[in-house]
Amino acid sequence: MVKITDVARRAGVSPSTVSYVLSGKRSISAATRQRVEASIRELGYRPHAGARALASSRSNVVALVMPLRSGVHVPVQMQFAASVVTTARAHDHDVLLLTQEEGEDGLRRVADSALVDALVVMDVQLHDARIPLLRSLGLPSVLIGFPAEAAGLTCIDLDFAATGAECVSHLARLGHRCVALLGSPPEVYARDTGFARRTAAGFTAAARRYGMTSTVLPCAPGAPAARETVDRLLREHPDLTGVVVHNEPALGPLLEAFQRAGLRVPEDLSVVALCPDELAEGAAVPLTSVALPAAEVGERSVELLMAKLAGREVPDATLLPPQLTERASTAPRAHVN
Amino acid sequence: MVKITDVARRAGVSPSTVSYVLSGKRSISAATRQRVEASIRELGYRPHAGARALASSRSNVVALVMPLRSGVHVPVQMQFAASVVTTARAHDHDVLLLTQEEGEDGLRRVADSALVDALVVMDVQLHDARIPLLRSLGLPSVLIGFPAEAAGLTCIDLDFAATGAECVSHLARLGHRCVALLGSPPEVYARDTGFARRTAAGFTAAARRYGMTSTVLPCAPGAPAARETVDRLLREHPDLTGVVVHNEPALGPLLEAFQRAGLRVPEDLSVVALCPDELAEGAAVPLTSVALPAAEVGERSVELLMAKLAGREVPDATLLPPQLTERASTAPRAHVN
DNA sequence: ACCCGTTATCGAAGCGCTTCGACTCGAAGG
DNA sequence: CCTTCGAGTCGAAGCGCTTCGATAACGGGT
Repeated sequence: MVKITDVARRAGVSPSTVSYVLSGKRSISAATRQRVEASIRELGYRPHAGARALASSRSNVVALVMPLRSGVHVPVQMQFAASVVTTARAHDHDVLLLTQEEGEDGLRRVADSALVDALVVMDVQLHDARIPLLRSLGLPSVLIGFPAEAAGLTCIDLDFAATGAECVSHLARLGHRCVALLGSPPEVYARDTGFARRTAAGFTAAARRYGMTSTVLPCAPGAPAARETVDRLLREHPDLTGVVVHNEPALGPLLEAFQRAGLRVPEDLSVVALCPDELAEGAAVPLTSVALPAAEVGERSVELLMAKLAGREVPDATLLPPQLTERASTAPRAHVN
Repeated sequence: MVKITDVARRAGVSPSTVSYVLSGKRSISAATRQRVEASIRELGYRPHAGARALASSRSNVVALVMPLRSGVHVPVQMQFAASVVTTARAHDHDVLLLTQEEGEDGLRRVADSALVDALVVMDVQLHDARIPLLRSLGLPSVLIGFPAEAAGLTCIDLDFAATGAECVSHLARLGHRCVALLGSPPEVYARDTGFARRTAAGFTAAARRYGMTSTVLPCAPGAPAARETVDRLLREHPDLTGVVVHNEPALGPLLEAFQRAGLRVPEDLSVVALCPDELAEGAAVPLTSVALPAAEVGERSVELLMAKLAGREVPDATLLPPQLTERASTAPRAHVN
C-alpha cells in the first residue's frame, strides 16, 4: 500500500506538504504542487480513509436512512437514492445505506462511532421517534418530509400547498368552474398529516382566487368506497368538471368509479393526479399529474447537508415547486349550455 | 466523545484489556469482563470507526454496487439491497452504496482507500469490464450473476438450468405432453448470455426425461413479434398445451397473442412465467411463476463475503434452487381425445 | 539598512484504536 | 519444591493522516 510518506519522498517534500496539496488548506508553490501531483499520479496514491477520518474527524461519508421494507412507491425511492449518491459523490462524499428498521439505535451507532458526518433521513413521520435523537446527535441532518415539530431541523419536500394551487390553476386555464379535491382517507386528515392539509389549503385558496366552486372530499381506499365517494360527489356537485386526486391507492378505483358513473375522461371530466409519473403514464388514459420530484429532492438534500457541513446557514424548510405534466386526462371544459 | 481510555480508567484496567474484551481475541477473566462491560454501558462508549479501521486494517464496511439507473425491475433490486444491508448488519458490518456509473474507478477508489473490506457487485454482465479489476483488487467480492470468465470469482445466481427443469416438471405433473419455452430475443442467445442458454438446456433435458415434445423459441419484444411467434408456435405444434415464458418484457404481449389466437389460460394452455412475483400476481390471470429469490441471493452473498473475510474457502459458484409458485395460469391438461 | 508581513515549507505531535511481546501469578507436573 | 505452562493483564509501538506552530526566505515600506 502506498502512503503519504512515499508520495512525499518521491516528490522531495515533507508529508505535510503533500497533505496541503491535497486539501488546499495552505498555499503551495506551483512548482511543488506539480511535483507532488505527479508523484501521486505515478504511485497511484489514495489516502487511507480511516487514517484521514481519525486525524481530521471527518469521514466524508453521509448516511442515507431508507425505508427498505418495500411497499411505498419503490421506483421513486430508488430515484431518490440514486440522486443522493450521485450528488454526494460530486461533493467527494460516499453514502452509507441504513434501513429504517435499524431505527434510533442505528442512527446513534453511526453517529457516535463517527462513521458518518451527516444524515439524510427519508420517510419522516409526523411524530417520528427519531426527531429528538436527531436534535441531540450533533450531526447535520436533512429530513425528507416535515414532522410536527420541525423547528431547528432542516426539512425538504414538495410544496404541497403550491401543488394544490397549481392543479387548480391548470383546471382554471382550461375553463373549469367547479372542481373537487379527492384526498387522503379521513384518518390521515384526522392525524393532521401535514401534506394532506397543505394540499387542501392550497387547493381551496386557489379555487377561491379564481372564483371557482370547490370541495375537498376524503376518500377511503377500495373500490366500494371509491364508488360511494364518486356518487356523493356527483350528487352534491352536478356541474363538476374537474377533479384532483391526491391519494395514490384510491386512484384506480376512482377512475373506474367515474367510468361506471358514465363520465368519460377527459371529455366529461378532467382529472389531475398527484402520483409518480410512471403510474400516470401507465393509466388507461394517461393522467395529467404532479409528481414528487425525487431526483431534485435528493440533490437538494445533499446540497443542504454539504452547506451545513461547511458551516453555512441553511433554511429550515425547503419547499420544491410542483411541476405539472400535462397528459390526456385534462381537456378544456365542454361548453354545453 | 468518550474513548477507550475513559472506559479503561473507569473499569480500572488498561486500554488494551478493553480492546480485548471487545474483540474477544484474548481471554479475559469473567470479573474483568463484567467491569469493562459495565463501564462501556455506563459511558455509552462506541469505538471510533476510523481509528479502528486504521489500527486493524478492517473497516467493517462492505460496498454494494447497484445499477441505480432505474430500469431493470426495481422492487426486486430493492429487496436485494434490503437483504444485503440486513445480513451485513447481522455480521456487524455496514453497507456503502455505490452506483454502477461509478464503474471501475469507483471500485478502485473504495478499495484503495480501504473504505470497504469487500464488495457485492450486482448486475454483472457477461463481458463485464470490472471483472479483471475485481481479480486484481485483492478484496473479497461476490458477483450477482455469472460473467463469461468466472473462474476464481465467487458468483451467485438462481439456478437457471434447474429452473427450466422445474417448470417442465410442473407441467409434466399436470399431464402436459407438448411444451415450449419462449425465451429471450435472438440477440441474447447469440451473445451467449449464460442464463438464457442454461434455462433452455434445463428445459430441454427435462422434457426429454419426461418423454415430452419440446421446443425452444426466442421471442423479440413488442406485440407484433409476439403475435408472430405465437402463430408460428401453434402452427408447428398444434397439440401444444404448456408454455414457459422466460422473457419479461414479452410476457404481456404473448399473453394477449394467445388470447387473440383463441386460447384460454389455463383451460387450453398452461403458462409458467419466469418473472418477479409482483408481475405474476398482477396479471389478468395470476401466473404460476418462478421468481428470482432476491432476498435469499442478498443474504447468501453477504454470507459468502463474510466467509471469505474470515479466511474460509467458499465455492466459486452458488446456484440457488428455483421455487415455483403455483397460481391460476396452470391446470391439468384437458383430455380431449 | 531595518523591520514587518507574506508565502512556502517542514517537523512533530497527536487522532483513538489494535496488537505484540513481556510480565505475573497460580496450578499442574516431575 | 522447583519448573513449566497457560491464563490474564499491561505497556508501548505503531496504523497513515492532519494540523499546528516554527522557520526561512523574500520583498516592500520607510
